[in-house]
This record gives sequence, structure tokens and C-alpha cells, in this order.
Amino acid sequence: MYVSAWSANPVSADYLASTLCRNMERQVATRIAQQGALLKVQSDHIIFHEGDESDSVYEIVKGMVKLYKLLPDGRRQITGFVSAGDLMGLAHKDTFTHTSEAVTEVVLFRIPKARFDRFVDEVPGLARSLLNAAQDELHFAHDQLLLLGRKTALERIASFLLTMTERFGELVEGGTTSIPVPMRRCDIADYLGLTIETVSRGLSRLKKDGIVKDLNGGRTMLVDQDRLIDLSAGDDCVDM
Amino acid sequence: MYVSAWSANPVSADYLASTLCRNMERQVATRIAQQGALLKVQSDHIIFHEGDESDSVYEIVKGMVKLYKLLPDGRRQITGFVSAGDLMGLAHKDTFTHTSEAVTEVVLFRIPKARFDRFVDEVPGLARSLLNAAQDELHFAHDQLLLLGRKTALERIASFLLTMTERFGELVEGGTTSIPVPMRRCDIADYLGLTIETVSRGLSRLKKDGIVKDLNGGRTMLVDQDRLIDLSAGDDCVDM
DNA sequence: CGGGTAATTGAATTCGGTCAATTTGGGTGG
DNA sequence: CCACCCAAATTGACCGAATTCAATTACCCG
Repeated sequence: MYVSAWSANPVSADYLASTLCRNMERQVATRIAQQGALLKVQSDHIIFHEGDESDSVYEIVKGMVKLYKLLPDGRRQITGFVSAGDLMGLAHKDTFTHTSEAVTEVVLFRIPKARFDRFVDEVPGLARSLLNAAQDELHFAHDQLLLLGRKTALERIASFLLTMTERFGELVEGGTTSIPVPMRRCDIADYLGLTIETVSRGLSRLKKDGIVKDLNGGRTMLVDQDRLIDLSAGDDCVDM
Repeated sequence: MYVSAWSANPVSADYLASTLCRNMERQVATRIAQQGALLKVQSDHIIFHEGDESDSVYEIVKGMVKLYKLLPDGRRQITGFVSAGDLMGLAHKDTFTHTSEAVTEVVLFRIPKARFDRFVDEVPGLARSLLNAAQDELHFAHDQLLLLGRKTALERIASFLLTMTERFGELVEGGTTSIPVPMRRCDIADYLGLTIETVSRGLSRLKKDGIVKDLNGGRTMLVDQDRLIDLSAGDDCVDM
């Protein structure tokens, strides 16, 4: 049993976040909430393993989770970091396609897949809104293919910081933005297809150039978003 | 106008392939078919550009299409090769997220996005089946992230040939499978995050080892699926 | 039978990886 | 409160897989 740290609690509709219940009547949200339960998972604990029977769907309520795939010899690719409002375990296969591990302490909403599937079929517009979410994820995955296939180490690191900025950044002042960086170097490396040494060197370089500053021992960073955009090879300069 | 080679024809429901109309009553398929038209596109012609207004949804009826993204300096990442039964242009954004180019001569079914969206909302189960298709694509994209982030050149080439085998392979005899390889070396390279030289060297290596044989000037190949599975770093040896 | 593009092969280069040595910093217990 | 411990991060030196640059060969098409 990999998740020894779980503790289930009753749940109210208030916890159900964006993806699942956005554009949904409160009544329906409450009905869904009643079918599942909240769980707390300690950081570094595994939530589910690739290949396990996927009997549940999860929504992140709080904290950050990493999803990854492994090669037989242990090489690892993190396919994404998910956070509040994101869903996991949706694939219509009967096994999980990723391993899921808590980056920080995490609160999850868990609902049996069979019940979730009933809601998808019964609640008008839910399948559609999940389809939109899946297509957004797909779009993001394709950007990541471009990153892994064609960007240099420094471009990847800049792109990563930029993504964190877009998702979690809080504008501070004078063109600097504060971003949380809860994951370890080895997680960043396995997300960017690099080694921890290369990630470290890249970040040092960005610090030396004044584009990035550590705040509380690296858990938070101050970044210059504009210069990151330049460095990330104009990630989106064409279509944004 | 990038697609000078298009020619529109009347369309019957017979052309509508798997993704769109699988599990759908013939009557509905016919209704959808009446809302769109067939187009023929010559090989190497562009079907739509990344950033263009996405006013249509396409289903490939015949042939193969490549989808790619570009960096400002011209570096290219092919995110996928799509073929009969696959859909393009589904994203709910109002612009295309990829450029789409015909690898072979292609026949497409094209339907205005607004009409398509009406069907998605009206036809029971269509949103659900599109959701499943999107999740399969997502799963595939994540496998490709692992390939680009963590596999060696030879592993990538073996994985690519294996994917082609699974999608298009026809068992010949004695453990060999025949696969079509309609794309150029530079397409394979941009799909695998490599250069044409590295792809060429890898294929030469596989030929020397008797794992791959050219058939009609490289357009078709005979491959040893089992040995490809080994070489691809056990791509799916865990979950299959 | 050429002509031109695509593919292959070879040699030199380089970016990122590997191996190894320090440094940093958060947590713990005296 | 501080010294110690240990994991994580950083830095340095060297190495190697894949790229780059360059030359040759194969192949499709008129």
C-alpha cells in the first residue's frame, strides 16, 4: 500500500474546484461532492502507480502533484505538475497511465470512477467541458514536445520558469514576478529532459544575469518575465 | 491561399470514418456528412497554418498528414502523423495550434466548426466519444514526451518504427511485418527530435543488424517487431 | 540517360551528460 | 541556541552521443 498517509474526510461542494464544477449548478456540484471524499497526502508520497487499476478519479484541491512515466531502467519523464482544480485519472483505460506523486502536502477529492462516469453521462455539458479541458492539456503537451524535441537547455529552463509564472506568478513590482518553486531540481530536470547539474548551471546563469533571484532558499523565485520570454525562444511570440 | 490543390466534392456518409461516427446511427452520420464536403490535397501542400482562424474541423478520409509547431528561428517539431479516421482542428480555441501539411495525397472531410459544435451538443454520446479520443491522444503525447525527454537516438527510431507497426503494420510471415513509411527522413527527424543524419545512421544500423529491410526504395519497410520492442527500451513492456 | 533532390556516410565539433568534489541549508538533538 | 548531520544543490573537469559540416551515393522523374 503506497499511500499510507491518506486520511478521508467528509466533503462539501465548496471544495470542488474549477475543472469539474465550473459552469455547473451548485445543486449538481453538491451531488457530485457527496459521492466522493477528501484525502490528505504527505509530500513525496505516491498517490497511484502507472499500471494500477484506475478505479478512481481525483481532483487536486490543494498543493501540487507530479505525474511521471518510467522506462524499465529507471529513466523518468515527468509529464506534468498539476495543482488545484486539475483532474487526474480520467483516461478511459482501466489502468493509470502515469505514476502520481505528491510534490507538496496535497488535499485531493477522490470519487469512484464508475460514479464519475455516471455524472459525465448524466450532467449536461460535463462531457463537453471535460473535452475542452482535455484539449487544453493536449495543446500544452504539444508545446512540451516542442520544448523537449527542439529547445536548448537554457531555453527549456526559461520556458519552465515562464510556465510557472503564467500559472502561479504574482506580480511584485518593477517588472518582477514572484513564483513558487516547490519541486526539487531532479523534478525540474526530469520534466525538462535534462540532468540536475544542467538545471543547476542554467539557473545559476539566469541568476548571474539578473533574470532570476532566489527568495527563501529557492522555494520562491523572483523572475523577469519579459526576459524569460526572450530566452524561451519566443515560445508563444507568434500566437500570443 | 495555401491550399491551391483543394477540390470539393459531394460527400456520402460512407466516407465518414471511425472517430467521428463510430457508434453512431447511420441516420446521424448521414446528417453530419451533409453538413460538410470532401477535399483532395496534394502531398506537401499545407492544409492550415498555426495561428490561422480555426473555422473548420477536418477528418482524414485517406492519406497521411503531419502536424507541426515551429520556433521563431525555424526549428520544427512534428507533434504527430494523422491518418484515416483522425480528426484535426478540434481545439476550442479560435486559432489552430499547429500547422498541418499533407505527407501523401490526402482526402479530407471538412465541416464548419460551428456546425460541428452543434452536433457535439446535440448528438448523445458524441462529446463523450470525442473526450475518449482526446484522452487517447493525450496518452500518446505523454509517451512521446518520454521518448523526446529520455530516450536515445536509436531507441527513438525503434519506437517510431514500432508505432508505425502498431498502427499500419501488416504481418507478412516469419515474424516480419510490413509498414508504410511515406514521410521523408527530415519529417522523421523533426518528429523524433533528431537530425536527418542521425535518423539515417540509426536506420542503417538497424538494417545492418537485420531488424529492418527496405522494400520499395524505403517507402515500405519490413521490420522485426519483437526486436524493435526490445530496442525501444521496453516502451510498453510494463503496461502491455 | 542525365539532373536534382533526398539519403547516406565520414570527420570534426559541441552541448549536455557523467563523475567527482564542495557548498548550502533545513532539521534535529544536545 | 548552536553545532552537527544529511540530503540537495552547486561547481568543476572530463567525456561522449548527437550535431554540424562536408562529400558521396542513391533514386525518382522527365
